[in-house]
Amino acid sequence: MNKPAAPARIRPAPTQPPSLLALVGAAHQLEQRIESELHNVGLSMPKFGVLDALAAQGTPLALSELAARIRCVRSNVTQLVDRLEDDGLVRRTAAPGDRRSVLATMTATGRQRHAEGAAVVDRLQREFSNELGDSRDALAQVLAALG
Amino acid sequence: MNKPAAPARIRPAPTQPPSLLALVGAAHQLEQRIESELHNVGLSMPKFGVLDALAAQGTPLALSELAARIRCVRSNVTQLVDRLEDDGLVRRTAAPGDRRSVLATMTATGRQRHAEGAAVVDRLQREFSNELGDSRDALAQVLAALG
DNA sequence: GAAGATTGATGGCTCAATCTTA
DNA sequence: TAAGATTGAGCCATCAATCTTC
Repeated sequence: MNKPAAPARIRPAPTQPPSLLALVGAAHQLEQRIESELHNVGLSMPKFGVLDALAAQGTPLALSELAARIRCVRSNVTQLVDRLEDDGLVRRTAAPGDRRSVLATMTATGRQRHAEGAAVVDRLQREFSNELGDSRDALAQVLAALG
Repeated sequence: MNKPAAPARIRPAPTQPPSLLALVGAAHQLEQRIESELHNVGLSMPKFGVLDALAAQGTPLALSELAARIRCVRSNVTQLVDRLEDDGLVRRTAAPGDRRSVLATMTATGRQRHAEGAAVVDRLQREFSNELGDSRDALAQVLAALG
C-alpha cells in the first residue's frame, strides 16, 4: 500500500513548558561537578570566586567591594576571607586613608592556586561546550531571555 | 559614497560559547526568587522539597528513602526533618517491622502548607515560561542535551 | 558485618545586632 | 548619622564517626 508516513514536523512535537525546577536541578548538578573538580586543587567555588575577583582586579580589594563583586552580603565575605587567610591564599591589609576599610590581598600562593583553579574551570568549560554540542546557540538564547 | 553595509547575517554573529558559570549564576538568581517567594508562606526550597516528596508518595516515607528522593545525604534529612517537626509540618513515626527505620509523616498542617507552596511554585513556573517566551523550545533542547 | 539514623565538625549562606571610624 | 567590618544565631549541605538494629 505504501501509505505515506505522517508528514514530518519541522518543529519537534509541542513539548510541555520546560520546568523551572528542572533547570535549577540541572544547574545544581553542574555545580556539584565544578565543586568536585576544584576540590582536587584545594578550592571551593566561593573561594575560587574571591581569588578570581582579586586576580581580575590585579590589586587588593576592600571586603565591601569584594562582596559586591561576588554578589553576597558583607558578613559572608568576612568569613570567606577568614578561611582564605587560614589557607594562606589571601591576607588582610590596611586600607590607606580609611581605617574602617580592610583590603583583601592575594598572596603568591593565592595567585598560584588561582591559576590552578582557572585551569580546572577552563577545562570544565570546554567539556560543557562539548556536551552542549549543537545546543550551544539554544543556551545562549535562553541566557539572553533570562538576563 | 553610499558604501553598502556588510551583508546581513541570517544567523546572529557567531557568539562565543555560552559560559558554564553564567548558567550556574542565572540558575542561582532563579533560586533566590523561589526562596524569596516560598519564604512568604513559611517554607524554604528544601522544606518544600520534602513536603512535595511526601505529597507525591501519599504515604509516609522512610528518612533513607526521602534522602534518595531529594538527592542528598541521610544526615541532611535528619536535620531537615528536625526543623520540619519544629514547624509542625512533619512527624517522625515508627516503621512497622523494622525498628531501625524512621518514617516521616506529613501532618494536616503540613499538607496545607504544601498546597500553599505548590501554588507559589506553580505561579513562578508560569512567570518563568512567560519570561522565556520563544526560548522555551531552546531551554527544552538544552535540558535534553545536559540530561 | 551491613543498614538506618543520628551526632559532631566544617563550609557556606543569610539576617540582625554591634563596634569602630568617618 | 552613616559606612565598613565583625559577631552571633540560624538554615542548608557535606563527611566521618557512632549507635542501634538487622
